[in-house]
Amino acid sequence: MAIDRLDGRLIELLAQEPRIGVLEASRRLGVARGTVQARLDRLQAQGVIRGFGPDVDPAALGYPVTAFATLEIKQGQGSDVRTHLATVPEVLELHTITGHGDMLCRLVARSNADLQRVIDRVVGFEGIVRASTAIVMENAVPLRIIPLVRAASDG
Amino acid sequence: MAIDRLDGRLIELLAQEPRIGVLEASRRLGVARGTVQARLDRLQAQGVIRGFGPDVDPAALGYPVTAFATLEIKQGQGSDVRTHLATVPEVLELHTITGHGDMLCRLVARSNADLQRVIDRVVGFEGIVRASTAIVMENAVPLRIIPLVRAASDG
DNA sequence: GCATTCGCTGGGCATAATGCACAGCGGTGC
DNA sequence: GCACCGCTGTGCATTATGCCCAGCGAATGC
Repeated sequence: MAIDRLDGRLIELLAQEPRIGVLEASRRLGVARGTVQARLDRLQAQGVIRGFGPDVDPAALGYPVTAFATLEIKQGQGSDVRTHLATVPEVLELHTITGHGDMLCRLVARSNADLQRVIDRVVGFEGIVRASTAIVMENAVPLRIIPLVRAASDG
Repeated sequence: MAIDRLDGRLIELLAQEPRIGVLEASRRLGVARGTVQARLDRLQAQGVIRGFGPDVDPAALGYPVTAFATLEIKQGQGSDVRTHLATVPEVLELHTITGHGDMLCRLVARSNADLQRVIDRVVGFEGIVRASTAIVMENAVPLRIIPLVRAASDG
């Protein structure tokens, strides 16, 4: 179930040098190629590693503004609201959270002015009662996973 | 600056089949290999594609609970708080947001009970005045980027 | 105590992809 | 008209991949 130190080191290595091959990784880790191959297969089969999708920066796409919006949903409208928000490209993720029918979503926009357009589109839906938005000024800690991997593998 | 449709299709393809090679990608897209090579280089040089890091699932690591915490920071303590939170592995990301010295962070924990331990560690720091936590019940829309890529590339 | 299972090793092999170079060619801008 | 730029299509040496195998040590089960 859990991962061991070799798994942890492998994930770290892949995070640092994503374009590395299995052969090169085995050299760096000091184990046989087949071992790395097997570990990788297992990690993916277990779902620990979901994939190696390209990490796209919204800012470089022209969406430098990030915001988090807390939405209050009318009873029984959750499913409709989810469907609605899934159609908005600027909604990067959406969570149902504790609280009275609350949701939290991450938004991006081309500018602060453009954010208004995005929010209008998000809340322009009958199921949404109220919305409060917080604009991100600085991303002090970018999304990371390595420290957690270390903690989980005693690495 | 912006990306065109070929860029968009390339990013989509890479997102769908991350282990694909440059050669196979060129076959799928119906362009020459050198073109894919050049586009990839450019996208990475521009920062549109930050990398291809492994997408690790915290739940599979034994951290199935996600929460968002809003922190109110004492004036002038922002820097110290950032440093403090960066040392907590369960803090996956941290943003400075609008509001009176507020921050928003994403946390994971091994269980709801374990979340208490994490929160105690997070707020056990003098610079933090108040914290309010929302537990994620359902991840209705997992972090995604493709719809935005499509919007940015008119794809 | 003993046999089995499992993971890691280290090697070989055919196939496939990579990095790099080159010349041709159709647009765009001046 | 001309230079520039991006895309094409090709070739080549090098390297990695996927797959196979036998051996070996440690942990597991009987």
